[in-house]
Amino acid sequence: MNIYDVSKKAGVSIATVSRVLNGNHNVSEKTRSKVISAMKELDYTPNIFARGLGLNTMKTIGIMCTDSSDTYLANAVYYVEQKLRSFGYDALLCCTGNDYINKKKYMSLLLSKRVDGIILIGSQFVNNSPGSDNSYIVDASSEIPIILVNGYLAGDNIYCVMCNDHDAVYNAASDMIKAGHRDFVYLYTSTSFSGMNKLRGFKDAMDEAGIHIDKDRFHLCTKSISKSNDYLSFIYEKNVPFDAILTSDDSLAVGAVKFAYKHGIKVPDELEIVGYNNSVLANCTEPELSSIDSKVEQLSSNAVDLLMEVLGGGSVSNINTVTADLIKRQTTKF
Amino acid sequence: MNIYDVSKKAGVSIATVSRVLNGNHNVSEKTRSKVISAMKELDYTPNIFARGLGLNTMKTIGIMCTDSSDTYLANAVYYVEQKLRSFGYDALLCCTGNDYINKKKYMSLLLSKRVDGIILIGSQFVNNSPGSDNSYIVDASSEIPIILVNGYLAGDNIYCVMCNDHDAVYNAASDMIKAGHRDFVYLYTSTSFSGMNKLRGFKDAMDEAGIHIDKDRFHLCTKSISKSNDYLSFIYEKNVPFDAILTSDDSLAVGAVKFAYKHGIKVPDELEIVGYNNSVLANCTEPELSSIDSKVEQLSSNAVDLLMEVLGGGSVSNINTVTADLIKRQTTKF
DNA sequence: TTGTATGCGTTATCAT
DNA sequence: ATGATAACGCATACAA
Repeated sequence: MNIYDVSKKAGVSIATVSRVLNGNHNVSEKTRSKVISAMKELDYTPNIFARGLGLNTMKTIGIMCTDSSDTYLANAVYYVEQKLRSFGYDALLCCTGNDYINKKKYMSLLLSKRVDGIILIGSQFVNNSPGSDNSYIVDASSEIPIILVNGYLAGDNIYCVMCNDHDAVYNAASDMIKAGHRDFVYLYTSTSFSGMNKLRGFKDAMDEAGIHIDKDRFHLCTKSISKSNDYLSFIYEKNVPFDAILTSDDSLAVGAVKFAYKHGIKVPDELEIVGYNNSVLANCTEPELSSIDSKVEQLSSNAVDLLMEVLGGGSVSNINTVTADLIKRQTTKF
Repeated sequence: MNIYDVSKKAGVSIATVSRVLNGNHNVSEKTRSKVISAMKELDYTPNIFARGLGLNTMKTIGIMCTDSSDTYLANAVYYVEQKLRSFGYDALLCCTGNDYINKKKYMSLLLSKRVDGIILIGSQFVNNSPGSDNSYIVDASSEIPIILVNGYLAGDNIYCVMCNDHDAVYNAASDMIKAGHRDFVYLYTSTSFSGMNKLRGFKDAMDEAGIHIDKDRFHLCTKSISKSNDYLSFIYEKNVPFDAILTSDDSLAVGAVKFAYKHGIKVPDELEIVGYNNSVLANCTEPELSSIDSKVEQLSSNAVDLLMEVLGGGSVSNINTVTADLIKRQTTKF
């Protein structure tokens, strides 16, 4: 069942059928309807492979994320897919995990599938420590546009959509200082661009208030409720005093709530806690978590808008920033 | 950069290049290496569209789910993608939402993209009430194999992978009865096949113990922490006594924990709670949730195995069942 | 407005 | 073991 069958049935040439198929206006109403009814009768479906071969595109975008089962990433993937679809694009999903080798492998896989662009979701794809090798991204960008959601890498055909993580943490910390706190702990899960920005936001707020932070007080920690709980218990038993906790992820903040519960510490009266990402987890604890909303939906939406603009030949700024909000619930009282 | 360029450079015919490309054995070692180095020199990448056109397949599987940001579905999507990839298949992701119209639309979209098979993740795709219209699935199955994860629909080219939800709830409820409970509440979110099986499991356990359950005691509820909390508060204030809660989803169980906290009810001493899906949420509450593990990973893995078997021409049973486990944490003491 | 002819880059069949 | 050539099904430049 192909364009030839339809043309024969309708008594026209294949060119005309193709025109009808593509909504070309140079077709008389009469022949158009003839063709359409022929297509219906034959239950014709265009062969997308043949079209792809000619046009050299399948209107497909590659999505890479380290782990689509992660709450935050899952949301981003969802929003990106929805938005892509609204532009008529398909989403080819790749969960790469965190190995450099695999990231690289999946990148070239997507390239070999001739996707029209690639969206890298999450801050885990680029390594921003000096001298690091991000060539797999730069190389790919020479062929198709690359969008980084929550990552930063300079490059001609590389576009970054990110949240102002630094300011978000800085503002939350500053508010807590204003509320009278001096004894902070900051827990974070990643040294990615985004992760370091959050940490810097924390440190900047401390510096500005003249609060010294020794290294017990900021801790790189696996993204896990129990690891966070464990670490806090550890320094608590070492008699490090603290009455304010900021985290780079809600799971760590949940761990903090559980730590407080275990030790009979009253939240928020004796200890205030702020999470990050404003995920479902924030609604699960008692008291419920105050959390920084990093605006996944807007981030995702902007990422797709940007990509579409680029694919349409528009010229776009390489950096797009979204502003985070602190959602106050019950683990804070400022 | 195509097969002709390579053939010219290597001084052979395109047929030979194609043979090398596909690992055909009828090529001498000498010419093979000539061709390979030509490919390397030209940095040749095969055009997948052309191959797709000839072979009429792109080794791609469509994944449909109502909402990939849902914790449970996100996990399933993740495992399915990983497993598909291990077989060399790509995953085209479609988040359909819950409208019949959209499900139908996305189904034909995937068909028009000529995917090799479709995996429907979640119980929301087939309506099992008598006289319901599931023709969009049946129709699709006449073209390509359809796999239902957690759904049931009879059909020639339709394969169902599911969890024995009935027994899981039945067993948990029976254990609670044995532990001395008589006053149960069951909260559920869906009347899908899976949802009804869970409900029946609950009712069967009650029937068997001669416990009468009036309609206050099983309640269809939006999948939301607060709705669950609200409903429990409502019947509590109506003086419906209960000391055991079973739910079809962890979020509802979290709501139950919050309800208990609000009313000063001790869990598990005065109230035992069991969730479903054993998701991250189960680790967030205090006390932590006992929850039925519905084995998403195994379900997902089996789904892909089944599909691969079918695509390979094997003959497979249309139904594949996985056994759930109750993971006991702190909201139960039996 | 419509038709003809060609190219897109493979794989596969048939010779040799 | 290798080569020539025909599909595969569409889009489109050019002709009419």
